[in-house]
Amino acid sequence: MNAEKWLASKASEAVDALYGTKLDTDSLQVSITRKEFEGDYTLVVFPLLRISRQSPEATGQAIGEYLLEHNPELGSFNVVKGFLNCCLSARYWNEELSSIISDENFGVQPSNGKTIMVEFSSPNTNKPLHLGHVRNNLLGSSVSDILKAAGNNVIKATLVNDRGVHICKSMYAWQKRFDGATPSSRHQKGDHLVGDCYVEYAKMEKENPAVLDEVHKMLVDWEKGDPQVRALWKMMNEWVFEGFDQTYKALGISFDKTYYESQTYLLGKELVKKGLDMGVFVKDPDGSVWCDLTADGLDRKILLRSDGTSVYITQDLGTAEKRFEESHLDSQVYVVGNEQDYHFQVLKLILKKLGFEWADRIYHLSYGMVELPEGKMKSREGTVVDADDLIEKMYQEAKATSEASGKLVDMAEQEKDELYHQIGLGALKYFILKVDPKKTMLFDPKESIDFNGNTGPFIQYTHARIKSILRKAEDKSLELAEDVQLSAKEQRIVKLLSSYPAKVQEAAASFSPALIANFAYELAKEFNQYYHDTAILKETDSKLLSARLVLISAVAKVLSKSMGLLGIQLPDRM
RNA sequence: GGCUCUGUAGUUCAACGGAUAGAAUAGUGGUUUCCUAAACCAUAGAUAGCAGUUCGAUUCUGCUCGGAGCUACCA
Repeated sequence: MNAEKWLASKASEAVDALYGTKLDTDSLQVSITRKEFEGDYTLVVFPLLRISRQSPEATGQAIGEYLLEHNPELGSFNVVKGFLNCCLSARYWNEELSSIISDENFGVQPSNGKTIMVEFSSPNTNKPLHLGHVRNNLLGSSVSDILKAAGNNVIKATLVNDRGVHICKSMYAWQKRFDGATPSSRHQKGDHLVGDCYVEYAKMEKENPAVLDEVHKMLVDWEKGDPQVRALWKMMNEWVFEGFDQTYKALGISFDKTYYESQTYLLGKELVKKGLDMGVFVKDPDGSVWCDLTADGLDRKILLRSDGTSVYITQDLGTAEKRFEESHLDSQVYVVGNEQDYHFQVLKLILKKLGFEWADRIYHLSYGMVELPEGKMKSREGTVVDADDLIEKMYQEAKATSEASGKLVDMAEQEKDELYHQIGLGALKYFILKVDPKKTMLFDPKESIDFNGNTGPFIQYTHARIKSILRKAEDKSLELAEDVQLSAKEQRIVKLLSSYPAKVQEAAASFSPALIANFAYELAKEFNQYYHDTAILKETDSKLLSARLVLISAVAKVLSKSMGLLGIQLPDRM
């Protein structure tokens, strides 16, 4: 139980004893005391005035006195207007710190037995990944890790959009204008080559719109299983997959399951029959099948074209059913941009109409677009920020900054290289994940991502500083004496550390890595102030020195765990 | 037109209905015989507008004005 809940339950006892009213613990508001006031946790007493029938000050005073008398963990309290600020005892914080340092799985909840599938990334195979995909990938990967830390069994899944008219366009252009070019002949990543084909196709269609007919013919041949078309399709997709794999590897992202649309696009047709039998779908005279959602404030949605072929949502319905059944899912999270909000609204509603009780346990993690100063990224206008370029640029930036500082002259080349990658990627990941997922965010390519202030490298640097101290104190003891007196600042840091598990839960409940990012930043900032004001290694009192070493190693541990949930590694030196 | 999301310092981001709306960056002024200055300290600067609910509203409701997305027998 965290301290806020504990205090709320004690306050509830106090209210019962003083005023004879039993209150639900959750109805009492307890929060961390604001910096400018004295105290650790604050009970808001305004909502209790109706029960106490006294002034805010008198109510706070009465509850405070009761709490102090009955709970040895409490050291003191004060009342400011309607706020009861409670200070926990020095011993309480010592115990808190010692439990943090001894718990290897601090912040990780025991298994809750639930299985959640998180689908993310889900790229098209006709062009390389760009900044928008990067946000999707980082969110999906981080949310998966956060859900895991919150006790869930998580399956990371991706659905590769490997068939359809878009890939045929690239295939067509390659046949006509690329003269047998391959990734190795062009010294180019496969996804970039196929992306170039797609761009070339756009030009071809502009010159002669009739080429679209050829492409459609190609798609029909593909569906028929024409060996030549299939072979070309397979070859070019392989190129793309190889390219994607490199990008995923560079980003540190992996999947437990990969689905291919070419294997799932026919799913869902049986569901259409089922829906017709159940009477939730209707067949129009021309043979097309629809679901009427007008009574729910939405439109009519087509599920089967008049020629009997299925549309996108049809396979989504089938895929959802298959996954819930095969993997025994408790819920499924789709990490998909907010432009598809309507699609998911429709999807859930139709599944519900089909009688699937798990339809409510589908969650669309709808995230905002990444915009450039001039607006949305548009591939046609060449304003997309390529993922590989961006990663490389961040690496170079990290390298330049590190070299300018001259702190790493004795480090082996390979080690340096890895470090630059860690820092560059840390900056990029933090930059994206610190923003609330549902908000549109802005990326200005002209201003490179910063390494100062509220950034990934700032937190990495903080960690490296701690590790540096700990290296110098290798021979010192790391015992925490029971009676050691931590300073107010030190207690403050312990308080922050102890709020980490609740923060993980909160982040899992709201699918928001941003909460973890903000937490890590706050912790790093607190530590840096402490570091600046306190000469840790100069301390002559050995008990105090040990306690400080314990404290800073706890900070390093929690920084590393929290940033780990964002997929960011913290170096020991930088 | 309809539906959905969104509007906080010059800029990029915070703030379960709670105390004097926090940071970062850009600006100004400082800190290095001291454990890493990718740091620290000081200073200045914002809730689009109007009502309502509440002891209390950036947060909830309504309207106005901005911005974005969706509204395919595309995926």
